[in-house]
Amino acid sequence: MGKVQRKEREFHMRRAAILAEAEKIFSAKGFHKVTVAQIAAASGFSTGFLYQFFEGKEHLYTAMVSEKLDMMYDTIYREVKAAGNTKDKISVLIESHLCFVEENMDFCRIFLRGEGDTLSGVMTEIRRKLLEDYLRQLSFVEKLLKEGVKEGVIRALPPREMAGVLIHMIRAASVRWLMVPSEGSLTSQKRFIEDIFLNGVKKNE
Amino acid sequence: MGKVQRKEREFHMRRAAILAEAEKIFSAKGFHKVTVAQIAAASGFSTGFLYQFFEGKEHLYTAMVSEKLDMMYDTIYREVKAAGNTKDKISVLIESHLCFVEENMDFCRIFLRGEGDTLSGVMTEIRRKLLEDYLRQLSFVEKLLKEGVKEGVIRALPPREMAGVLIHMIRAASVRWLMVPSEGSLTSQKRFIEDIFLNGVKKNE
Amino acid sequence: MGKVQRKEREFHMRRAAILAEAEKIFSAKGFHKVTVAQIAAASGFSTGFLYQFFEGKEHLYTAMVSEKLDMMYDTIYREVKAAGNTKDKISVLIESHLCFVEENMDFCRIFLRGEGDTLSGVMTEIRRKLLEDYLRQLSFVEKLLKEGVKEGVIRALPPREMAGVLIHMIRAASVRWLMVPSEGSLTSQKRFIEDIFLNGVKKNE
Amino acid sequence: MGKVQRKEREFHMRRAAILAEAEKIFSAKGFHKVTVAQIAAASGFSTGFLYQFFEGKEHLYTAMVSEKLDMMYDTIYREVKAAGNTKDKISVLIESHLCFVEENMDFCRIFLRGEGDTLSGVMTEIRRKLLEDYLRQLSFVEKLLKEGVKEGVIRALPPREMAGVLIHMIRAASVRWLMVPSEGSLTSQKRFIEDIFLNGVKKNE
DNA sequence: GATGAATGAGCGTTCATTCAT
DNA sequence: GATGAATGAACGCTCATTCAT
Repeated sequence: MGKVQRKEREFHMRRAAILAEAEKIFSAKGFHKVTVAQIAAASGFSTGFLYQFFEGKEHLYTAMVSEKLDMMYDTIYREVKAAGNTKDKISVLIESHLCFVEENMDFCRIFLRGEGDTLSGVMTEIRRKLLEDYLRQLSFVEKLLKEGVKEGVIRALPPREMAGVLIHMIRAASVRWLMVPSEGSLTSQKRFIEDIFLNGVKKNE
Repeated sequence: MGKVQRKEREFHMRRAAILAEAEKIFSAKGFHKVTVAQIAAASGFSTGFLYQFFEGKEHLYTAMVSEKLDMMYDTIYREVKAAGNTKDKISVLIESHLCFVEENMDFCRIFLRGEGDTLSGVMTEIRRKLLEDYLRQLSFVEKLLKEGVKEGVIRALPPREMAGVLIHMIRAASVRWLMVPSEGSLTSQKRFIEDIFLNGVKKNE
Repeated sequence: MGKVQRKEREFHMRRAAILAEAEKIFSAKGFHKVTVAQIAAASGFSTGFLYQFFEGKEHLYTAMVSEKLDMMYDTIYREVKAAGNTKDKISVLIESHLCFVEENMDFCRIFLRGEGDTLSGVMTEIRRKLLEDYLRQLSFVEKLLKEGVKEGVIRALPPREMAGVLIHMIRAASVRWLMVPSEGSLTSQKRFIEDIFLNGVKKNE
Repeated sequence: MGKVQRKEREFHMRRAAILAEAEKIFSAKGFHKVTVAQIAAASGFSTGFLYQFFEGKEHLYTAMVSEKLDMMYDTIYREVKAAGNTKDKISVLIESHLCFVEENMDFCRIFLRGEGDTLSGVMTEIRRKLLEDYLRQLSFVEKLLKEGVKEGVIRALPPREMAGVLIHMIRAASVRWLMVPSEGSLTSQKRFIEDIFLNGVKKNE
C-alpha cells in the first residue's frame, strides 16, 4: 500500500512549503527579526508542528540557506558541464550565476546582510558550508581555467587567483544589482563581464 | 573662555575611546553577542553614560562602522589623488584598499558575518550608508577610469561597469584572504589584480 | 454472552500492562521527566489510546502509585493477619514491609523524590490517598498494639503514638537503605527494629 | 565611608526577603507550580532583578532549602551541645527538632512532597546536600549514643542503627503532625518519643 | 476500536534602556 | 555630570491533549 509513500510525499511537500515561506520571511527581515511563530503562521501550521520538520529555528534557517545554495550550484555545474569549449563554459558559468541571482533576489540579499553571525553551534555549520561551497566553486573554476591555459586560450597566470577574480566579477555585478534598485536586467551584464575578464580594460595601442 | 571647547574636546575623546573599544568587541563577537555593559566596562564608563554619546546600541554600532569606513575611504581617496597618472592611481587604489583590509582584519570580517540584518529603522541607516559609500566609490573609480579612457590607456567600455569590476576584484581578493586562513600577505595580490584588470586573462593569439 | 466479559478482561489486561510500564518509567525518571509518548511507546499503544484508560498523565500516575500501594498494604495486612500472637504479628509486619521495599526499590524511591507536588486538583487526590492509607495503617497497627497491651506484652502507652513510632522505625530503615547505597540486605534489619521497638535502648542496670 | 557596607546590607536583606517569599510560595505550591514571576511579584521586585541574587529558579530554590536546613541543624547541634549528660542531650535533640518543624510547617511540608525530582544538574546538588546533612546528623547522633553506651545508660546495640531509629522516630512524629491536621502541639510528643526510644514498648515481665 | 498528526498554551531568562541619586 | 540598580518585554521550545480518519 502506498500509504507510507503518501505520507512521505506529504512530509516533503510540507517541508518545502515551510522552507519556501521561511525563505521569504528570512529574506525580508533577517534571521534575528523573524520569530518561529511568524513562519508557522505563514506556513499555515502551528509552531509546535514546525519542530517535526526542523530541530529548531537555526536548523530551519540553515536548511533553507543550505538547500537553496545546493540548488544553485547544482544548476550552474550541470549547465557548465553541458557546454562545449572553455570559452563557452566560462560564458555559461557567468550567465547561469547571474540568472540565479536575478530569479532569487530576496534570497541573495541575505548575503548582503550577512547573517552569518551568531556562530552558536548550528550556525557555525552554515559558515563552514558557505566556505566549503566557495572553495569547491573555486576549484571548479580553477580546473576550467587550467584547461583553457592548456588549450592556449588563456594566459598562464596563477589559475586559482584567476578563478577568484572571475567569481568575484560575477558577484560584483550581482551585488551592484541587488544593492542598487537598478536599471536593466542582471543577465545583460554577461557580455561585459566576459569581455573584461578575457581582455582586461587596457587598450592595446 | 575655553571651557566649552574643553568640554567638547573631552566629549570627542571619550566618544572616540568608546568607539575604539566597541570596534574591538563587535569585531570579535558580532553585534548580537555583545552587550552594552561589556562595551561600557571596556570603555571604563557606566552603561548609562554611553547613552550620552549614542542613542542606543544600534546607533553605537552604526556609528562605529560608519566612521571606520569613512576613515578607510578618506585614506584611499587621499592616496589615490596624490598619485600621478591613471595607471598609478589604479595601482594605489588597489594597494590602499588591500592594505586597509590587511590591517583591519577583524573589523572587515564584520562584513563577512554580515550583521547588517535587523533593519529596525536605525540599522537601515547603516545599509543606506553602505550603499552610499559604495556608490560614491563607484563614481570615484568611474571618473578615474574615464580619464584613463580619455588618456587612451583604457578601452572605451562602460566606465561604471568597469569600476564595479575593479572594486570587486579588490574585494574578491580581500574576501578570500579573510575567509581562508591563507598563505601570504594580502598586499602581495596587488600586481596580480592590476594585471588581470588591465590585460584580462586571454592569451593574445 | 461472554463478549462483554471478554472486552472487560481485555480492558483490564491492557490497563495493567500500561501501569506496569508506567511504573518502570516513572520510577526511573520521575513524573516530570516522563512523557506520555514514552509510556505509550513502552506499552505498545498509541498516545491517544492511553486516554481510554486514564483521564490524563496525572491520573495515570496517580493510579499507578495508588494501586501499587494497595498491593503493598494488602500483602502486609494479609500476612500479618495470618500470623499467630501479637509479637509474631509485629515481626511479620516489619518483615513484610521491608520485603516490599527491598523488592520495589525504584518504586519506593518515588517517595524519596517526592513527586507529590503539583497539587493541581488531580494530584491532590494522591496526597489524600497517601494520607488515608497512612491513617488506615496507623489504625491497623494501633489495633494490633492494643491487643498486645490487653495481652499484657506491651506497656500501656498511647497506642496510636506507638503505632506511629513502629511504622516510622520501619520507614527509617527503608529510607536509609534507599538513600545510602548501603551494605547488606534491608530485611536483615528486622531483628534490630523489633528489638529496639520492644526493648528501647536503655540499659537496665 | 560605609556606602559599600550599606549596599551589602541591603543586598542581604533583599536576598533574605526574596528567600522568605520563595519559602512561602514554594512551600504552598511546589517547585514546578511556581513561576519566577510569582516570586518576583511577591518580593516586590521585577523578574529580572531576581537574577541579581540567584542564577535561576533552581538556584533560588536550592538556596532557600539549603539555607533553611543549615539553620535548623545549626540550632539543633548548638542546643544539644549545650546540654549536660547524654539523656539530656537526647531530650534536647528531640525537642529542638520538633520545635523547628512546628515553627516551619510549610517549609517542612516540602519534604513530604519530596520535590527532589528534576535532577537537572543544580537540583542534584540539593539531593547531595540532603544526603550529606542526613549522614552528618546520623554521625552526630551516633556519637551521642556511643557516649551513652560508654556511660552505661544505653544498651550496646549498633550505634548507627540506633541513631537511625531515633532520628526517624522524631521524623515519624513530625510527618504525622504535618500530614494529619492534628490535635495538639508537636512538641508535646517529646516525652513519648523519649520514653519509647529509651524503654521500648515491651512490658517487663 | 486505534491512531498519531496537529495544536498552542506556558515559562525561564536576557539585556537594552531608564532614571533616581 | 555619572552611576548602576531596576525594569519588563520578548521568544524559542516542549508536550499533554484532542480529534479526524
